[in-house]
Amino acid sequence: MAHWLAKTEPEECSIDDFANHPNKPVVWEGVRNYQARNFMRQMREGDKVFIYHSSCKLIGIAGIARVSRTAYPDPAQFNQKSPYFDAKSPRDNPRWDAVEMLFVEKFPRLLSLDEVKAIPGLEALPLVKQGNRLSVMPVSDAEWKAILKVAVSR
DNA sequence: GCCAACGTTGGC
DNA sequence: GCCAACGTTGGC
Repeated sequence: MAHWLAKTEPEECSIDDFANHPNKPVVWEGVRNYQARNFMRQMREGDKVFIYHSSCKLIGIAGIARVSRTAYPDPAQFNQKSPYFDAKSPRDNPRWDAVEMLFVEKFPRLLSLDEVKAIPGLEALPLVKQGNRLSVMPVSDAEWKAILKVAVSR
């Protein structure tokens, strides 16, 4: 079972949106970056995903979700009213994918980016590198364990 | 709101 | 295929 980290903007999709409706899948759409999309396509049902809040006041990892539906064409790319509309995406060969995820847990406290950066063994994780813009990234088993250990023991 | 880092676009 | 211009991301 692979592990991932997904960036979300909490104003749009926060850990509470998962937690408030634990049985309702959250459609994770709007990823418009090829490298991130390719990682999305590797996600399998049941894979666990760190939910990371970015571009907001409290930046960091807020909790965990799991993949409930693997990649399928992101409907938003064809919706002219959506901010994620992409006029150049061919109908017969859609560029962008969405996945669906379900709530797993919310951390007792958000694990801030500073706290994440202080965890040893994450040097290879794109998240902690300067200028990183990747919105979906794989997390190795060792990285996952190291982060989780700190997240639940505070 | 600023701005450095980055990905994408498009002319050549 | 190069690379400058441009738009976006995301921490601060």
